Amino acid sequence: MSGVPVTIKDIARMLGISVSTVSRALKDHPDISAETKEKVSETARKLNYRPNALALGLKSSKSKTIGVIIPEIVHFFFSSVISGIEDAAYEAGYNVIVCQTNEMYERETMVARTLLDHRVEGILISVAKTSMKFDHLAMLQDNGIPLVFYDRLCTVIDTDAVIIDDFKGAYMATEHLISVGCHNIVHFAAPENILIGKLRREGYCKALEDNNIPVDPYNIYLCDTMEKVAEKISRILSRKPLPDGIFAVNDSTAIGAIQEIKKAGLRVPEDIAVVGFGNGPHAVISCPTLTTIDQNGYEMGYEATRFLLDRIVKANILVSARKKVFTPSLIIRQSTGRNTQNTRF
Amino acid sequence: MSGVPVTIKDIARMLGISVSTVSRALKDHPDISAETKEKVSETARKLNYRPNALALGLKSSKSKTIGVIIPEIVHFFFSSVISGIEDAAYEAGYNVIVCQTNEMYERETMVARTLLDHRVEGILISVAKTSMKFDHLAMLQDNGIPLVFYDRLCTVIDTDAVIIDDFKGAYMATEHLISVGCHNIVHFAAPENILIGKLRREGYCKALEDNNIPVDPYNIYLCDTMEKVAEKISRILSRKPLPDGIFAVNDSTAIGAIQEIKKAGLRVPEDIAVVGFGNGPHAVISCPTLTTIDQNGYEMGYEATRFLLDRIVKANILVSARKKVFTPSLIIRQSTGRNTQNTRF
DNA sequence: TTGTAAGCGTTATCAG
DNA sequence: CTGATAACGCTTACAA
Repeated sequence: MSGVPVTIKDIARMLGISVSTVSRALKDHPDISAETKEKVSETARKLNYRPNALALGLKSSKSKTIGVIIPEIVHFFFSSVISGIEDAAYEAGYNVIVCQTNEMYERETMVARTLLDHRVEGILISVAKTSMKFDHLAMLQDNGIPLVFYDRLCTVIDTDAVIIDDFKGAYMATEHLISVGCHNIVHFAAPENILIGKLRREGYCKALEDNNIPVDPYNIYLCDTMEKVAEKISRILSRKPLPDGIFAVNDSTAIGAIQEIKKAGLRVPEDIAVVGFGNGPHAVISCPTLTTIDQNGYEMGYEATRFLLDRIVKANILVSARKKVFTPSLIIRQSTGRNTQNTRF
Repeated sequence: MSGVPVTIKDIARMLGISVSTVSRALKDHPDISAETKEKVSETARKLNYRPNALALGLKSSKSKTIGVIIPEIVHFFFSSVISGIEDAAYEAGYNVIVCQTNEMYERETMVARTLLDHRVEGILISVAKTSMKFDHLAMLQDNGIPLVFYDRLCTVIDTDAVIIDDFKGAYMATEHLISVGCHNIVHFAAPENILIGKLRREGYCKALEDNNIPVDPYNIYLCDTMEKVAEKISRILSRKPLPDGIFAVNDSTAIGAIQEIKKAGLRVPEDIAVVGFGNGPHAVISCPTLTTIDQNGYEMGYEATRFLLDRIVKANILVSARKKVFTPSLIIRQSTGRNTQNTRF
């Protein structure tokens, strides 16, 4: 029962006609008689014929496939981006190959090569935190493969990008903390090479300045994973005076901080208010629930794919790099709630 | 600067030699002189030559690609499965095409066809909740594409599967509830067609029976999403007597239940103890933290891929369908903790 | 209306 | 040691 895929040749042989006739019949070419078409499509259906995408791709130099380079699928934000990408791609008849880098530069160069090998027609990428060189991306462009950044871009490659306004999001988050009475606000920052790290820090600083709060460099910690939180939190919580607010570069570190603060016998938000970035599902599970910045993963994936498809059909001849910048929104929850006596929830 | 990928032909032309010589030189064929090899590999490197995977696949009928059919990437369990799959695949030099079904039968048949079109050498699949017919999977087998199930299998297709012992996990979860004093235990069940629904329900029932607690069919609710929890919880919480335990088929519904229980002014675990299934990251964020069954997503993905690769190299001639059954483990946390006065965390 | 043949990029077979 | 040539599955001029 386990055979080998049926080809156009099999159909031709079976019907005693030529492969070109079969090929044309299958794509409803006007030259072919209705009768032949009928016979062909019937046997095709009966044999469960499916066109060989490899052959098609080779012939047309169009693989009808786009590649996605993504740091880590396990994060809600990134997996929702993928959903947006898939939907947009399928709508346009494209397939998607997803490759994870696990935040490793090494792996990123590897998957870039793999995607080139597979002659994907375009690539969506969010760069790994450890990537400082970008020759591998230039190489893709040299090969005529259009590139679009989503969420994390690098400035040395000039192409389309779909991002949110990280600066503004950070500004809003920080200003919100100030508005609920915080003066001594710690920032958990991400590395600067991925730009979001830089922009979110800048947004944080600007909000402080605009409110006449001096920026204290000691209030900025490179702290973008749970592990780093665990590593640094005790130092932070033993500071005098105690910080009264934390703006974290992502939800996980914000929630990690909340848990540690509670463990230390302090209260959120009464002692320390906390804001995250991302608005993943954790935000509503955490206790207190997390005030955070919504990041529109699905929409970003969808729009980035639209950009890419546009470049693909236009053969990448667009000169100007377009940017689509989503406006972040602040989702206020208990972790900054003024009157929130229900930390116990 | 934006060109078209370099082919073996370009190298040949550039060097004034034949394509076959180039081909052989590139794969270090013994017949080729060291000098020629040197020249070829140098220009290849200089031009950034990368073999066309489509041509290779067409020629060899080996796409070096495996397909993954997955219900929804956004769930932690499934995205960790993907990580395991990717690692195992890359180790073996295979690429991965991931397709989501969003739990829709329609989409499942679609992506099955797409993967066949792309001549993937094998497919890993966890069936959608709504799939009741499986002709599309039989069709893949008819085309000689080996199949391996992970987590959710269907019984009408006989092939390898990597699962956890759902029955046992459910049994352990239920027995644990009994051991902390629950007698009136509600079960949130998944639909039965995906087998895990059936097995987890059976494990639940068996644990009750073994402990001389009669199974009350009214204690079993078809409730496997947050939405369904919201829909049914008030009916459950207004029952007299109040259930004193809930065993939910997954973590999300368990946590949804916890939140609703707290909202209703009841305490977890004092009034109602709760156990989930999955041990995703939510489990430690929830308040109280969630007692649950660990599901080994990464390992399942890895092992399933090993099975699949094995079938691929053995040309799928293995007769017997192998099963790898992971033993679940119970992770006890606050949601069933006896002495947990800290529900407020 | 249908068939023949070339070609997409690569490898393998066969000659030289 | 190297070069033609055919073949993988399919499309598409060009012939018939």
